Amino acid sequence: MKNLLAQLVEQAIGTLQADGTLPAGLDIDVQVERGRGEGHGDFATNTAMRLAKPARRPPRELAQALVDALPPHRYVERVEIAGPGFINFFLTADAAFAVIRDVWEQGEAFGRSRAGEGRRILVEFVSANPTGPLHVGHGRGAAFGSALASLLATAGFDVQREYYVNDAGRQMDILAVSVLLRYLEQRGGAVPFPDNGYRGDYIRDIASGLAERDGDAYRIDTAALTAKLPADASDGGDKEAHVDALVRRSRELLGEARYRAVLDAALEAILADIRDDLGEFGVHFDRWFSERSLTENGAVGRTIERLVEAGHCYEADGALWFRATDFGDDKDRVVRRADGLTTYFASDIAYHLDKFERGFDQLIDVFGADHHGYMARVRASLEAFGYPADRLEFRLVQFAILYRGAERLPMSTRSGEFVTLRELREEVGNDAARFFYVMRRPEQHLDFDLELAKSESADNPVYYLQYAHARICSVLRQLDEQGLDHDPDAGFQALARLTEDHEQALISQLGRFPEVIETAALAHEPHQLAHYLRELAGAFHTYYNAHQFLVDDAGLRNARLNLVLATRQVLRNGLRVLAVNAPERM
RNA sequence: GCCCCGGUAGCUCAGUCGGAUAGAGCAACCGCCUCCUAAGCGGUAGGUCGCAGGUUCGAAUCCUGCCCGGGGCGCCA
Repeated sequence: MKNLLAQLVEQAIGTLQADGTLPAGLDIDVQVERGRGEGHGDFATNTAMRLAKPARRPPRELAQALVDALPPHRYVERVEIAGPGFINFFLTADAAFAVIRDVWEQGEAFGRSRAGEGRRILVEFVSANPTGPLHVGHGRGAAFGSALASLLATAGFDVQREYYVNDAGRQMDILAVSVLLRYLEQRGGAVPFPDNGYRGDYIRDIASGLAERDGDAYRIDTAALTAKLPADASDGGDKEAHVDALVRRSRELLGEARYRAVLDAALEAILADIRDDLGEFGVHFDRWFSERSLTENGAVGRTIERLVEAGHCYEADGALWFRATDFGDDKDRVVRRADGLTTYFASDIAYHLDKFERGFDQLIDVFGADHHGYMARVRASLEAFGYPADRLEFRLVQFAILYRGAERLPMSTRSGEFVTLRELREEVGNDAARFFYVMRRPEQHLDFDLELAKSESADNPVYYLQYAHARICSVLRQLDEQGLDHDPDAGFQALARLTEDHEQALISQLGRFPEVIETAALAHEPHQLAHYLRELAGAFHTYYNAHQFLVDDAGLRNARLNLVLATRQVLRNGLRVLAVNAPERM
């Protein structure tokens, strides 16, 4: 509808240009918005005010000229000029009823848009380090990223969902050693656990799985393992040096093949857990991109060479630095350390280069806000390769702060225990978790109240929405029980019977859905959809309370049921994008 | 010190590209089940849009400075 009105206005502009009222060659995008207040019509445009300056004529005069030149349309009943030069559109009843027909005809496809047609977009999200289970912070990135991806897909983009697996580097070694030590402990060879190791219970589980599968294959001499190690932090030493030495020793004693087997077992177990966790949460990826693969296939090495050849690097203190300051970063960044190992940053450049080389028009990285320091350097590296920085968008997701009523829960304790995504899902359910995560703009801190998410009351927006859907299903069940029937065709004939204000309001909400999908998708803001759905549910609940649907008057009943079923369809379509269930009864 | 995000009703938050009288939900107060699910609905009250300048027909929105809160500034990932 918005687009239709914009087209009419554009035609009017064309007419005025042809007769010389407006100068030729002005390029203005016509903005049509929904009228808010009572007297402002169904839609409004500020075009006349925006044209006033280039046309050098008063806005109200231009508005009148535009109105005079506006081609008539059966959906437009009348047009008014108001305020400083707004043009307000009042639509015919036909226009409203057309929405109900559209929903019925298009069904699940209602709301899909072609706005992104032909554009390939890659959304990278979660990408949590595979060193342990996902926590509630990752959950927000997961819910946001997947909602964004399906929103983009609904708006016609060709979307790829990707999880970057940081399966290389020091943290993997520490993980391997943590598992090895728990394994040795279980096989009777206890060794003091390093302060910097991963202490969670899942490490023990992985260790026992390893023991079950391979028996004593990884038993090594614990005395040799711990002899003359630098002191750990709790012994007054340095925890980093201690754990690094432990890694080297483990590697020597196990040999490369067995060491790798332990590491891979740990990695696979954790990745499998993450995959299951996300799957149950309704989050799926097209590709799990391994960081290690970039090192092993030489991509990282080639990337560094290219940077060097292009003159963007220098050596200092034995390390190789990328001159990121040439491209707006605060500092230059190391890509190859003095010990010869490439940094995480080097892999990340190679990964983003790979993304571009796969031909995506646009990249979106969803990161936790604590990673924001990364944006400048990654952008810098891509600019060094000649890619325009604006094709990569970072979406920073702030942390979720958990509350139980008024009590704030600690994000993580010293022992390394934190509230996991799985615990959250089990406590409040997937639907509430997803909706709460997506309800807020990602750059807002999220106060996540577990009590509220679980409450079956009006306070809880998830139930409010789902209840609207369940109520409609219940009406249909009542229809059967009361022995009444619903004839959709007759309902369409009788749409003119829908004259109540509540009906007009609900229809108007239904009509917004395609606009919301498109706007939210282009802005990369799923929360807009969440807010819209709540408003839609609100319009329905109001209507439900004000009027009876299952009336004896068959014409009115059929028409109302057509409207109510259209509402159910839109609720379903919207909830599906957010991957929240639409229950038939509650 | 530098960088990123936030500051809108008592609380939690929307507010699209600068538009018309700043909006929801909760909490508070007053009402609504003989009726398709009261997990619902109606009403009342509640505001210096952090502060100060600037830009213009018009600013919560854009620019500058400052204040407050959170996060980040490794040859970690």
